[in-house]
Amino acid sequence: MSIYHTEQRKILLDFLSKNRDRSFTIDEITAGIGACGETLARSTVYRLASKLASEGVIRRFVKSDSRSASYQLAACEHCEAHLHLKCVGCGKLFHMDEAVSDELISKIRACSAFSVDEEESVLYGKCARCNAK
Amino acid sequence: MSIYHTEQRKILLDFLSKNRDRSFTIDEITAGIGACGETLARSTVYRLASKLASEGVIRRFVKSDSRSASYQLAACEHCEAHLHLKCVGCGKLFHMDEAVSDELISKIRACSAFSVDEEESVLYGKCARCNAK
DNA sequence: CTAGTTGCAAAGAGTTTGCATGGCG
DNA sequence: CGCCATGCAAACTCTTTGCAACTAG
Repeated sequence: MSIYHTEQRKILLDFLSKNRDRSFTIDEITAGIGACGETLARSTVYRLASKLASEGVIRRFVKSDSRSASYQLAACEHCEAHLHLKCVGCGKLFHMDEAVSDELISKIRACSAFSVDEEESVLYGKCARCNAK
Repeated sequence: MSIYHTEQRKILLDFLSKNRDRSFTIDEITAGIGACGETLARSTVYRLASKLASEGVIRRFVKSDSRSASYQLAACEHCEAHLHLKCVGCGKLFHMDEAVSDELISKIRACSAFSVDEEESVLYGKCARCNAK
């Protein structure tokens, strides 16, 4: 299963790169790309998104109150090694400091005998900017 | 929007009470109730589940790799005041100690200027028993 | 040339809703 | 009795898939 560098893949990655701190549903991606003058079939977006997600290039989110998934560029190299904070106000994803993240996870392991999967877990809440409003 | 104590509501709550440490999809609930000799229409289960969830009686989960939601009795009184740990092995939900939970959240607020919503956030990972396997 | 990708339309899974009927308070 | 709940089937939304044409390597 090698990686094909098609025009469509490039268009999708370009789009996500322009807003790397936000996540988009499939519809938002399709519409956003359309607004830029390009066109991708919805099914292509679905297929590219799941492929890119399994390659680790992008990340998949499902809000607990929504039915549709949303996708976002996996912004940094060590994302599998720290927890993430997602703001329900502005939608931005924040990367927790790796040392702090490790400390929290050790604490949980010690207190609750539970080993947290950093890659699977996302904490929801509000960022400083959205809290100020 | 008052609460009607119907037979169906009772059947559903009875079923979830029998396995209060696990979560069930709508299909699992329907099948499980069927196996007990009772019958609930699928649409009734959907309607009851969202109603009970908005009442705070049960809790709704969506695994990031699944399309269907699952539901579980909100087991304790102070669930909105501490974080939860969900084991991806056995599916059980663990309640973090309230003091520890508060400590973690304070730490995150201090380090990242981010206020975590305890009700929205669930950490995924493995419990002690599943880790031992 | 071959294996993987695209677009379209159709199929599938999960969920919601309209409506007539029935039950709770 | 009035309001809400139930069951059924149909509608809806999100996602996946089959297929023929096409493209990257």
